[in-house]
Amino acid sequence: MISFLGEYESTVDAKGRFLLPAGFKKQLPQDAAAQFVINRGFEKCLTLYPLQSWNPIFETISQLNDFDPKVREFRRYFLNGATQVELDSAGRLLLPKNLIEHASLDKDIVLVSAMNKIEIWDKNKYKEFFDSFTSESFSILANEVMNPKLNN
Amino acid sequence: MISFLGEYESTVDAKGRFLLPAGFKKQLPQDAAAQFVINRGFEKCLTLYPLQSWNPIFETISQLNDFDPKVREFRRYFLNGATQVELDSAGRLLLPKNLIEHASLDKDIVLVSAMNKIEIWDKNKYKEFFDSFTSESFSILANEVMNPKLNN
DNA sequence: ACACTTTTTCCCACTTTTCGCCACTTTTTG
DNA sequence: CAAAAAGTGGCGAAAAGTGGGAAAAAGTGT
Repeated sequence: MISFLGEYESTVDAKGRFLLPAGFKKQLPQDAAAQFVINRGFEKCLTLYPLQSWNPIFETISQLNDFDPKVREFRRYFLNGATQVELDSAGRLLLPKNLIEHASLDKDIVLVSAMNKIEIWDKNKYKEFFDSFTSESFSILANEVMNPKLNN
Repeated sequence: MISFLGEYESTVDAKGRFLLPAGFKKQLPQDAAAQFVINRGFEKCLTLYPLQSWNPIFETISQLNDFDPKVREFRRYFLNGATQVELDSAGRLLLPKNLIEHASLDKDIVLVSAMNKIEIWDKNKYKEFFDSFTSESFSILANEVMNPKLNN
């Protein structure tokens, strides 16, 4: 299982391309084809899955019963916008327009590791998110998440 | 088994034709004849099946017991409106009028992957569907769908 | 049954966009 | 400081997308 670490900046050019930072590229298994799936994130960001991370998720979803309306709704929402992308000869990825819009990406973006995938944020949005966090609120959150026994 | 990924926009022209977006066309097996079956969706949308996806479904339905009135009813609903369509030389599909009506398609449409088939939505309807989702309601839905054991 | 109108289907030709590639600049590293 | 790698920009061929006209088919009325 791949897992990423780190946070890198990049810029989107006029055509909607950005360079996958060398830091992440090094973390990809070298046998990995340069193939990814990019999707809307749950928050106002995008999620970039190397194909190896995406496949098992897709596999699970594909086995659900299509005649269940909730399944259809779930799939529609979850798969919406998911797009396969590929590194170009210069190591860049092309962002689909609708996804750029979803995440309100401008020129500067931040790529953040999220376990087996990478989140893509507009630089300012990401900064706002961070600034809104004090070390106390972080500490409380950490305790809630890491110490589930307290949650009852 | 074919499976699609992505979400693309297209427009229906005055004659009821729309261009199958290049993104989807690339995902079709190249040996696939340019043949499709288009049908009413369960929701207010249309469903576009490449012939390979349609055939097994049709096969299943044809094996249901014809003496069961519910089967007859289901078939009537499900099969009526199913129409075979073919790409024209410019890569467009012609939408039957009754289906355009069913999905209230106007000029702008959105084509969305739904595993082995493609859903066709009126752009505004699709947006409404989306906007009606909050990240919480999605979390609940996801939990219901992905964790069937909880549903008893 | 035939002439005429309307609709459908097919195909051609043009415009716009995309994206693969190349070439250049900047940064890193040994 | 040189060489390699990282990062940026942009051209131009090829594909995508659009519109419309003509042929064929279907429909209608006398």
